[in-house]
Amino acid sequence: MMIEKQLLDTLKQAGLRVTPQRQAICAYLAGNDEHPTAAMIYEALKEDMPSLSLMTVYNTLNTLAELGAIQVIGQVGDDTVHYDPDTEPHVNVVCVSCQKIIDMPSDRLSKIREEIDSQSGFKLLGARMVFYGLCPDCQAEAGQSSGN
Amino acid sequence: MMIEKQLLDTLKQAGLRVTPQRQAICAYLAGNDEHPTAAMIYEALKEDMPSLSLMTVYNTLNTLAELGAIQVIGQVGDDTVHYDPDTEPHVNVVCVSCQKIIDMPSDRLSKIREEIDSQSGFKLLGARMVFYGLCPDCQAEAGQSSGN
DNA sequence: TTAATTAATTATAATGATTATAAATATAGA
DNA sequence: TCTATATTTATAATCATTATAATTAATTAA
Repeated sequence: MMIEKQLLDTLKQAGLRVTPQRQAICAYLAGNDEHPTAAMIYEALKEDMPSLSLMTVYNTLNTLAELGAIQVIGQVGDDTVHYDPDTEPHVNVVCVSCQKIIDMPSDRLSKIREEIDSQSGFKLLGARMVFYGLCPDCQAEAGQSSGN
Repeated sequence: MMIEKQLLDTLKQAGLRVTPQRQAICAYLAGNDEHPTAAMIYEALKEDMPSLSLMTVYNTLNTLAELGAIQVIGQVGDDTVHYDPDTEPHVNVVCVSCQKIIDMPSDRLSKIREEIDSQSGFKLLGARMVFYGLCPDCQAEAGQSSGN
């Protein structure tokens, strides 16, 4: 898994230690496209690593986010922060009903970034582009239950 | 103020009552471009309306957001949700140091929305486009303090 | 206007994600 | 191995937001 190595390298290059916990968390992030929360990661890993603490998951995610190795999507209607291991510019589309998140590429996004970069005076560090809506499944459900 | 009337009309048309509390909150939102949080609105209004409760501010903001009359920006690094009375497609640029938020227009945004709309299968309800970075003031401060 | 109905507001307590703290443990280097 | 430092863990605390139920205000009909 290339991306797992990248995440660990990012930690190493920042002078941080590569612990078994951090390895497990990075491996989970790398092999996963469901935009997990800290709690999801913790639940998934504690089976194989019973001593793991939720605090460590939060710490590692915060560290990786500060280093720019992962993206913070933020809340999507369920009161918890989601993370995205994909740091390439892309759009997240969130279902407001079932909280499913999908990724969509967009070459226009980098253009917008260039615009903002040159016009805002800000030194840009990251971006978050989220669309909200109803996924196909939830549209179907809504249609059924309301008789519409 | 045109936009205040629009907000109140949205409530009316949804069959909701236009109470003094809701009027005050809508007036505050209309005359304000600082992307306030519920707490900010509450603090600002309770001087003139001592009986106002924070719960009412939350309720009203949630209602307006559900009706699509205001935008939810979400957290910007300070653990509280910010709202944006401007529902036209635009980009929010957030300073990760001082939490200042500015608006930037972008005609590319509607294009992206069209792309996502036709390609995702989602029924889109809203969008949130946030860039993170350091505002000019905080860049200057960072430069001074680090001697860089 | 008044009574009746319904919606909105308020006060209070509860929830739950995240963070703070300090002690225990593991890591990297001499 | 020993030492210094970073990390993890367990625990408790914080704080934004929501739930609940009682009070109050707004609307409608008489």
